[in-house]
Amino acid sequence: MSQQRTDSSASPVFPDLPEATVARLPEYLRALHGLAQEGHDTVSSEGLATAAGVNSAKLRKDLSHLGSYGTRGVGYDVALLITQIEAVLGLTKHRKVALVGIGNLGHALAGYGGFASRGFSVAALFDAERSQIGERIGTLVVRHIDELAEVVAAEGISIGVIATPARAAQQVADQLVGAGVTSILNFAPCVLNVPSGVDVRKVDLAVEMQILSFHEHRKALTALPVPPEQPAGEATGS
Amino acid sequence: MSQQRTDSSASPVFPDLPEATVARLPEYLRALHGLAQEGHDTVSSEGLATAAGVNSAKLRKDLSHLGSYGTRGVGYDVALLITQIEAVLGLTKHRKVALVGIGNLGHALAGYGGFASRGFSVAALFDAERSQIGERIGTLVVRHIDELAEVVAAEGISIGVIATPARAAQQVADQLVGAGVTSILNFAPCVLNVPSGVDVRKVDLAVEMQILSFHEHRKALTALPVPPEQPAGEATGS
DNA sequence: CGCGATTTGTGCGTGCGTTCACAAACGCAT
DNA sequence: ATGCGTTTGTGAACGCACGCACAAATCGCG
Repeated sequence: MSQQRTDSSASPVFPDLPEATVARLPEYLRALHGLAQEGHDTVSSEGLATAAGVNSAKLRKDLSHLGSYGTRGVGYDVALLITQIEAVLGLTKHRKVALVGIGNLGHALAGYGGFASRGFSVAALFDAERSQIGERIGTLVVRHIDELAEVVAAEGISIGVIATPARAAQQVADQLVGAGVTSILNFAPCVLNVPSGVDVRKVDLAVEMQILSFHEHRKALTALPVPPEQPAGEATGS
Repeated sequence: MSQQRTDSSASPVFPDLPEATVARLPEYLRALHGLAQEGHDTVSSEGLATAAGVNSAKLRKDLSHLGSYGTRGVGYDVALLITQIEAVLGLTKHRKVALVGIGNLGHALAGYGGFASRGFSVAALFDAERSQIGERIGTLVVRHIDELAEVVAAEGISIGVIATPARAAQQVADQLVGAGVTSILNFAPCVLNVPSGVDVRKVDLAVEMQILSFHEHRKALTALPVPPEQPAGEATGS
């Protein structure tokens, strides 16, 4: 029947798309790319859910928010679904990223292939330390943070990545916002204060480690109850 | 005053601590350390909540799950609260970490100071590529992945960090689990299959970028149509 | 000693997210 | 064309989490 895309040129806007769903779409997209590479033309919700590591009902509800792009009795068209999710996530537009803080982590991020492969490109590198400035990483040269506003405007950069020490992060965030950046990915372990309209996502490795630590701790202390049926691995070498 | 643990001074066990609360405790801890360094002896829920970037009621409810360590009319004792949270998170025990995959990201993680400062120590580095093996990073030498089980047992390592390409991640996870590791932090963009009893947390930079991309996309599209009534959008950080 | 100011701890309403379960829709074989 | 097995899309129930608002508790001061 008419399950064709009604109008792909009209940009889909989903103001009420649940945040939890948005957070899973990239995972679905990754799973779909994997399935496409394996030659699958279609995939069932069960199959895709397994590949993405989620419940199939949840996946169907997530996808239903984007519209009805599945075929009952068959499944989802892999290529079509990829197109749709990429459209919803705004990945059709190539986005440029400014990376601030060229230390240990910054170097790694500058060379990280996961950006380019998903439609992002690191367009500029910045640091405040004179020792770093001028260094060449890949095709880019590290510039001084004071040039940020100028470069952001010239390159049309909309996303900033902060990989500085915590003490410098807030000032960098202010400079990014002042330069017109409206999305920030923050690797510094601190809370950023930004005006409304600017989105901040935080990645803190120490936090992740501490959450794992809690579960390790809990597992070590609850070693008394009998496990259901799955004899788990060795419980923490004392 | 719901249910106080009788062994409050001993090792606290909180099997029913909400996962959302656990995820915030490290953030509170970081904020508390900052306050302690500024010389604060006590802090109100409002003050701590601001420093941690959360709602004060939420913070109070989170802390109430750990017991009553606040004083009405005064606030929380900073040093005491640090001790309590560290005890709950199991940070009193020094935990050793094995880092697998010494590429771009692996190098950065190996030199990341955020581990040691929070009671974790990278105790061993592994890679499968012969070109990496033997390289010296800090005080450690990169070893071949085949030595993993032996080193994990000898060093008493309980946490594994995977920074390999996606295609190698599952096999590395299997090897880690086989060696007795019960917690894994996965930077590879893929779903890991592990037996129950093993905790996996995933950090995917590409996913974070795509979530930001969605919000950029949405902001760009909702700017064009006539603002219906509420142009004020909450800065849904996090 | 008592009172007011302050702040915690929490009961409660609300909204979001997840899961179950099933009707509707589809392809295919007969 | 019809019926059957398969799969989607979704209504409904459930549980968790969040935030408000307030009583209880504590301190400081007159």
